[in-house]
Amino acid sequence: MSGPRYRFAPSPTGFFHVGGARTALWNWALANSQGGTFVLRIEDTDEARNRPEWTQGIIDALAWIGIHSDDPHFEGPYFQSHYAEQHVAAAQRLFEAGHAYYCDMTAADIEARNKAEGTQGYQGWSRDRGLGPGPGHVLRFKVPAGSTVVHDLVRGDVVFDNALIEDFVLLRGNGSPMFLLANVVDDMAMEISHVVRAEEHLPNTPKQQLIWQALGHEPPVWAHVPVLVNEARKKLSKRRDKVALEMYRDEGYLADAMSNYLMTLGWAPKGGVEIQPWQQMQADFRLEDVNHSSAFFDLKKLAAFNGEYIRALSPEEFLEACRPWLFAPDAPFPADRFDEQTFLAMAPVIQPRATTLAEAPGVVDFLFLESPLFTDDALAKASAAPSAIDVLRDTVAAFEALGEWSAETLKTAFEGVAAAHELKPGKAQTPVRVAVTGRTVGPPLFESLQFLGRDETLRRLRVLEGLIG
RNA sequence: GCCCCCAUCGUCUAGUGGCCUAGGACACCACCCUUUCAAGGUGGCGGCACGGGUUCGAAUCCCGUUGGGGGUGCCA
Repeated sequence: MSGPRYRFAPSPTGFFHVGGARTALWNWALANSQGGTFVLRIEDTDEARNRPEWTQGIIDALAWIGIHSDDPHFEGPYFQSHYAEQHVAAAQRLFEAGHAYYCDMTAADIEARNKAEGTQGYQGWSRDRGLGPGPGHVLRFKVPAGSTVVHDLVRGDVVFDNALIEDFVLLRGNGSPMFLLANVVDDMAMEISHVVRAEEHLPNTPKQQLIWQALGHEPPVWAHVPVLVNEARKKLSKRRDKVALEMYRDEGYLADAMSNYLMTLGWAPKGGVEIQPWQQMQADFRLEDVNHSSAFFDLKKLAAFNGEYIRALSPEEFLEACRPWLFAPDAPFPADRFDEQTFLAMAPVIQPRATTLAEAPGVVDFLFLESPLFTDDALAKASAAPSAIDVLRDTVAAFEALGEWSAETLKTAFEGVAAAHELKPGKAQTPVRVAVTGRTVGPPLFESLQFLGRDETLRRLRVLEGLIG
């Protein structure tokens, strides 16, 4: 695969973040629409915080939203930790070429010196001391005078005064490479042409660009996209906010809904229609059109997208999508009482009532339960009307007399009962609905009764009759 | 503190000097449809942060103010 090379370089320090997912999606769209490559690099060099299981989590999460490692546009995963030798070698070259120098000052030394001189940060104190490598010696980059201009596809040119960039650390006192260096060396080795990442990296960029140049290479095309924020407009954090992609997957959000929603955070498809097939968004996405300000990750809007996607499913697709919740240990009914044909037939009335797949089984639980689960509230409402007991009794009689047992005949029969009590069917329905479903709200009543069957319907009606009579 | 980024309805956005009386979506409200609840339909509420310029004309360009955010590690 020739063409531009994009990359996504997460560090496996926890569950996969929705913000990372959006960045990955944008990189993926770009690589695909331009006949380029999406390189996945796991930046696992922070030993204290990395755990191998998180890496698989990232790969699985990417696959869930459509970024599959077996796609020809996908390359990797590479592991940064495997390239430590190259990082150190690059540092060595930088040192030999005079772009870096060793320093033996500890954090405490630096603090003391700053205090004494009334300064802040690291002031290049060891630049001319001619120190060599040694235990506890860090290698620092010698930031040149002048200024650094970062050409950014979403933000335009950003100018940094080099005098304000301190001589940052390339190699730790124990000889291990730092992120800034490793990241650049890897991008160089993997021939990355475009670095599209979150805005929090923008302050790092002049430093990285300086490393690229000192190593004799042209820097890549940069693009810093806005961060995702919470209701307090703070950057989404793993601690505070619900950001794990897998959590949304487990709650029954559809991958397509999630990726569609994520795409529209900070960018909008042409034509004013937000819900778009992936192929279309992929073709339309341009970094130049990305918004400059941070975007709020809105659960309500995500839910709305999800509802739309659920409603667009065929009954068969819906059933397949619901399976994990239908047969989960905490499903609302025992697996052996579940009936696929009934669920399939009811799907069109379940879909508009479920915001997430996880909610779907609960919409029709009464069909697969031995007896409905009454809530106190429903019971109270069922018996609230003085006519409730009579309606129940008359309904039993009317249903018993029915020849054909169908939604249509049930409806007609019940309308007769309601009319006899001078009630609107909707009003009269409450005790019947509660008797059969345990709740006051739910899917259309007569369709439900059709599937519940004559015997069970009548049994439930009589049970409630006894309960409130 | 210092550096950088940003600023259109509550939220996500359209808008690249006249087509803007600022459009759409989510949320909210009302009505319609209706066997409950949803879904759907119709309508409504609601915004260019502020102050200066530039221009015949500014949401759009410039400057400042204010407000938000990000970064300031021998984390990534």
